[in-house]
Amino acid sequence: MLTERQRMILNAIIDDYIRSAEPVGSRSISKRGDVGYSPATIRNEMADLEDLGFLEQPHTSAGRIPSIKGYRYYVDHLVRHGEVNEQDLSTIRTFFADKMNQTEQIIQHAAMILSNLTNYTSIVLGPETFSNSLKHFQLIPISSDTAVAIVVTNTGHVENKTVSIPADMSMQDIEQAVNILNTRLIGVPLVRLKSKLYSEVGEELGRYVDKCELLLGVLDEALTSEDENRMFLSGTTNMLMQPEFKDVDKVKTLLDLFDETPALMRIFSALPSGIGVRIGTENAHVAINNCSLITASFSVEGQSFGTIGILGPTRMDYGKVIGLLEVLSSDMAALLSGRFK
Amino acid sequence: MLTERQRMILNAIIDDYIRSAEPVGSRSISKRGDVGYSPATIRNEMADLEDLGFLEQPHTSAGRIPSIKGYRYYVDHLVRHGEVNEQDLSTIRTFFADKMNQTEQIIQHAAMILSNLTNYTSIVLGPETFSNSLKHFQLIPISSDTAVAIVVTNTGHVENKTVSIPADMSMQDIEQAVNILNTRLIGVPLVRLKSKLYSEVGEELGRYVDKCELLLGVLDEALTSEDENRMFLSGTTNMLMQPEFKDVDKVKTLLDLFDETPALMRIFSALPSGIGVRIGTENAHVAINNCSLITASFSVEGQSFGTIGILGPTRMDYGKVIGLLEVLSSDMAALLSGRFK
DNA sequence: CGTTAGCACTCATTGTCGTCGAGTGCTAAT
DNA sequence: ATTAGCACTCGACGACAATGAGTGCTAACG
Repeated sequence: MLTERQRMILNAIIDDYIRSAEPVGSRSISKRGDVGYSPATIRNEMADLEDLGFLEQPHTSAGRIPSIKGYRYYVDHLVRHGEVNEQDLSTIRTFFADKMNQTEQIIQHAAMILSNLTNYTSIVLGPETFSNSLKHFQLIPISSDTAVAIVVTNTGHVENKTVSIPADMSMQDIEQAVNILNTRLIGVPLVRLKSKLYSEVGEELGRYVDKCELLLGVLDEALTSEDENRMFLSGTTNMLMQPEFKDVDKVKTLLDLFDETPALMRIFSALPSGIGVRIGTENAHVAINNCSLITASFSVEGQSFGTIGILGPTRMDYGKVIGLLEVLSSDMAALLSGRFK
Repeated sequence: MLTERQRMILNAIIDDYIRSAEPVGSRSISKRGDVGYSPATIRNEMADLEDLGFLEQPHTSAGRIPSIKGYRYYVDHLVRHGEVNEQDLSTIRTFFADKMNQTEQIIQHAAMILSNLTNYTSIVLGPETFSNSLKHFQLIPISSDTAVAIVVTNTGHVENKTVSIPADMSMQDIEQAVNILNTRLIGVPLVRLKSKLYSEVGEELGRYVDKCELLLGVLDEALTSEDENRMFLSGTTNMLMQPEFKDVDKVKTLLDLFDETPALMRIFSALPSGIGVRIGTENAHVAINNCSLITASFSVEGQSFGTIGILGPTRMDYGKVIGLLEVLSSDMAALLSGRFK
């Protein structure tokens, strides 16, 4: 579809624009060592590329900037990805050399590393806990009418919730109920817990019906509130250093999005496995229509272990980011898959 | 020190400036119904007030704006505080009508209410847990070499941490150690836990010395990591709507501060009990030298239950904020003191 | 004597205008 | 096919005048 020369010029323009954030003129392309043509020739090609929709002109007599389509072509066919800076690599390696035993800690640190290395905003989504199973369930009385319910999964994740205890429920009742639940439910995947609780364990708890409801609610809560804690952001203020966010209003809509975990979760659902690149308006959410989102979902033997992503301006360094995500996601997969057995 | 008329004019100027965010001229003050003087008279008084240091002039031929000293006088002597909007009050009441049994949930919601009602940034610091005592300690094995340690306090707060178990430690050893710890340490204030662990329980755990170290570390961690979770921010992006934050750089330094819990904790330490107002450069941290911080620390019978604060531009609505904080802090104190028995 | 009308003065803001220069598109020469 | 040359476009920038909000000062007033 494009001639070799057009591809070369498109590549040069986008590279330049990524570095300078300013419209690229024919002269500056011509002056680069790697393109041996005069400005006039470049101009002709640039006009063609604009006709084809790969470039845009902010106004006559300005240089060209890449269009969404241009970025898309660049990402799909031109960018050299997979080359990671030696120094960045060693930063990542030393990070993974630290052994951490808190899953959340790992995720959080990974997010930090990413945002530091890229100067963009990183979003890391940890493993879905409904692939986990119940390891331990406990109810610890705090006062006469409240107790703390604690749910531990096989991956070491702990969820807790304070609940009120009905006045007509005795200590022995509770103890017995918890015992029953533990013996019957340990090892059950969280996702199947609810149905199992109703169908099989229900009748055994026959005479504790109200209790059953209570405990069910607790377990349910542990599952749902879980989503919130799976996601970590880092470098949210890095965006402010990008010239495209000089405008405070744009900043606000973006930062407001960052505070809305559910909206972010929605953006992160329906992503391809492996590396995925969403450029500008390809993104579902309006707040990031002038951003690009690059994600890497990693899974082992079909089981998803999470997603790491970088959000930056459309004018972001795709090559570098994709390379980093590839390295980091495979390392994360290795680390987490070991941990999740 | 100031004549009645000067006080009146100072008050009018600050009120105007708080509303408009623009330098206030003599004419606009004169036109207000409550000041019956001509612009010329006002001008004379304004010049005096400037000489006294209560007002500043951005440049000749501009109106006046309050100085730090002016705000200070306004807060100390002029502002009518304690008057809370009827509608705001009902919002707060309905909020406290909801019964929530998670302390963190209460704190978080209170922060949200505050930022919504004021359009500033709210910071809420929950009760210090070192006034709590140990309720339950447990070690749940997850795999052959890891376990989850769980600490529950008498207030229902749960802290958990995943730890590695030395290979040479048997299941029975662990169980026994946990048993000993539980029987000896329940009810002990967290702050005294460490010393007690060493002095009294240490020899009883004589033959499990290495274990002792491990468990100590866990409890220690639970105490220290605690600080991080006591603080909640809300409405961090509200600042962006203030005209004084049109500049992206200022926004960045402020938002970066918000991400640094320890720095915030330092700002929140050394605050007066009751209502405290820190105006502009009275604040220790440079990032908020053009902000005012109003805080309300609430305690019951000498025991501190936390602090709620509002951070806004120096040009903030002191009267409204102080009123809201008074209401909310007393409500919070009542709610939490009940909960903490 | 306190208050105020009047007036000259200051200075940020706004709009206009010409210059500058980076960049383009087109044409003709190579 | 490539490129030198050239006229053209248009945003950025600085100079400049007009505007107007606001001041300080002086003199008149009740």
